[in-house]
Amino acid sequence: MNSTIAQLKERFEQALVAAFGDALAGTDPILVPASNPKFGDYQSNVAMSLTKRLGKPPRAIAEAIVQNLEVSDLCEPPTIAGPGFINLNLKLTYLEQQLRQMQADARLGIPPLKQPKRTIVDFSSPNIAKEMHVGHLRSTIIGDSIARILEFLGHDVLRINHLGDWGTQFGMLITHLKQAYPDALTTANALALGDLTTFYKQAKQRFDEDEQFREESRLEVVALQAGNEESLRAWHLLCEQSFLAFQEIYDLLDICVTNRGESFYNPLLPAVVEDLEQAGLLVEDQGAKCVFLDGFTNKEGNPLPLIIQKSDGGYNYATTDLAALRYRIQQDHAERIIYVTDAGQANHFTQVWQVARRANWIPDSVELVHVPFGVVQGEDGKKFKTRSGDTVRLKDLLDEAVSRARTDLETRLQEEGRQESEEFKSHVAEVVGISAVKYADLSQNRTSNYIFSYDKMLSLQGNTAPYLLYAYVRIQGISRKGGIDLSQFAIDCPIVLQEETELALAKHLLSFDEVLSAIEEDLMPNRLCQYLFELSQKFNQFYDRCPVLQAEEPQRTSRLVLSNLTARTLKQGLALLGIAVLERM
RNA sequence: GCUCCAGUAGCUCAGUGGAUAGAGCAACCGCCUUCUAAGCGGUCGGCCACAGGUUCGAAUCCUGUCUGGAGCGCCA
Repeated sequence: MNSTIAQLKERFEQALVAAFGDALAGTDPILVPASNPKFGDYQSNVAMSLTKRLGKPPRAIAEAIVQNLEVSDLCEPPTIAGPGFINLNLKLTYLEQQLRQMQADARLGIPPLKQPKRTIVDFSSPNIAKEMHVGHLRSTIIGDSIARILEFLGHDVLRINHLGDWGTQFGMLITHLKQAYPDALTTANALALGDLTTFYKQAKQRFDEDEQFREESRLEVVALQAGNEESLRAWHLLCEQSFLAFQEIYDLLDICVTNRGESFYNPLLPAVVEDLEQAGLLVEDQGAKCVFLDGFTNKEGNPLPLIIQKSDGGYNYATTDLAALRYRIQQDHAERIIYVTDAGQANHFTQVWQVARRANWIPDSVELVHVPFGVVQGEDGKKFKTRSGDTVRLKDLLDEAVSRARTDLETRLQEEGRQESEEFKSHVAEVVGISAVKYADLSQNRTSNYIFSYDKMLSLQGNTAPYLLYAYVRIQGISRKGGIDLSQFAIDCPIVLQEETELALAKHLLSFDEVLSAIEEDLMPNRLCQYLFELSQKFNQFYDRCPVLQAEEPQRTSRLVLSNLTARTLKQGLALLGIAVLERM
């Protein structure tokens, strides 16, 4: 099955050449979904854009295009409207045939990619010895969804968890570990997971207050970097404990990552410095080795340096990022590198990439993308905190969502007089709670800040996870009630589209590929949410107007197929958001 | 001081060059003897922050202003 819009584009390109000659070969036909359903399904705006170039009135251009346009297998005869819009209506027979093919295709008519790209998605990236908190929520959820979508399209994706597992903070952590938990170094599992936040706070407090502790910590950093065995053992211990805590969250969120932290690049840092030196970019300033940046100034208006090596010989995260960037291109052979971090790091990436480009490390074939997102805010519009003003632990946040989903469910069961097993209740509550958190985040344009509200995300009405899950459940209800295996219908099944709502649903189902290719380009998962929400709405409208099980043949089978396609598209689409479906709820 | 991001209905947000700017929530009015009403239909609601500019055409692109957020030399 070929993308309808791609086919139409080809036809328009041919028509443009046929009408106006080879000079117009490769002209974008500006073909887009119609701005309003009353104009049809698709429209081309190319005629207006060519008025100057061709020196003819747009309507005349549109007429010439339409005369040379061969789309009779796909569309009704095109019409020209307004200043020169060319409107297209898909033929019923074409839609019906496309739906039959979609029904027979395991990939719902999304063709496998011709040119998969080696892609790195760098996301989540929590810090060792700190628990994951609300600040990691967006990177983790958005990054996972982007990775899932690119994987589904056929790209070769490496999901990198760029953990904060190295740096000066380990001096105080190791020193504190040695002094406060001496057993931990000799006995397995002596350090409990939940202690990590407290542990970090204690270390930080001592570091801030105790001069001697500070000095010991400084020496510990040196020992760690020098490869001291005991220091490394302590460091490993902290990392292992943290991995376990992270994995608990990743399991709950159903997220898969490859752990490759900053420490991985340690051996590569001196080469970064050497190469920048050789490229003539390094300047020594106040004892630090820097690259002065184009287009960035400090508060005094002087050029801003990017510090590559500190005056004490240590390295910063910019150096690590440079090393990582080079490794990803040279060793991982990445062609597209996607960084999912908060918008506040935009400058940092621009700076690091500028240095990498000036050092000629980035081939033209490699695309670097920062996928920024806004901060999570409470309902008061301020930074999201607990009542006592602490950062919200991700575990607590997710538990709260699940527990609220559970309460809603139990209230509802009681109202309806339903009896369900404990297993059912806990499963539904978990899926609904986690889905709600994910969907609420993903459904917003990630670039703006995001106001976190349990009440809104768990609401049963509106653009929420429960609404979408319910649409899926309704379809499973039809299947159960009718005792029908919806997947049984083959490519030769009858499809008849008569009602308005059937037609609208059918057309929406067939545009799944368009939304996915848009996301492949701009990495905006909220487009997929919008698509799935509209799909659910259109299904509910269809469900409201069109009886399925009681319908006469051939409508009955046709409607069963439409329902099945909706369910499969919902399930696939939600899977790309990292959300599971339920059979009943 | 500089850089980046944002500003669209009462609220939360879609909409990055096309026709009369959309949705959800909230408010109000309807629809359950029929596949789960967690649904569907309707009403109300806009100076797209402001001012210029580019264009056949601007919420969308450019310039400036205002407001909010984030960041800006040895933390990540």
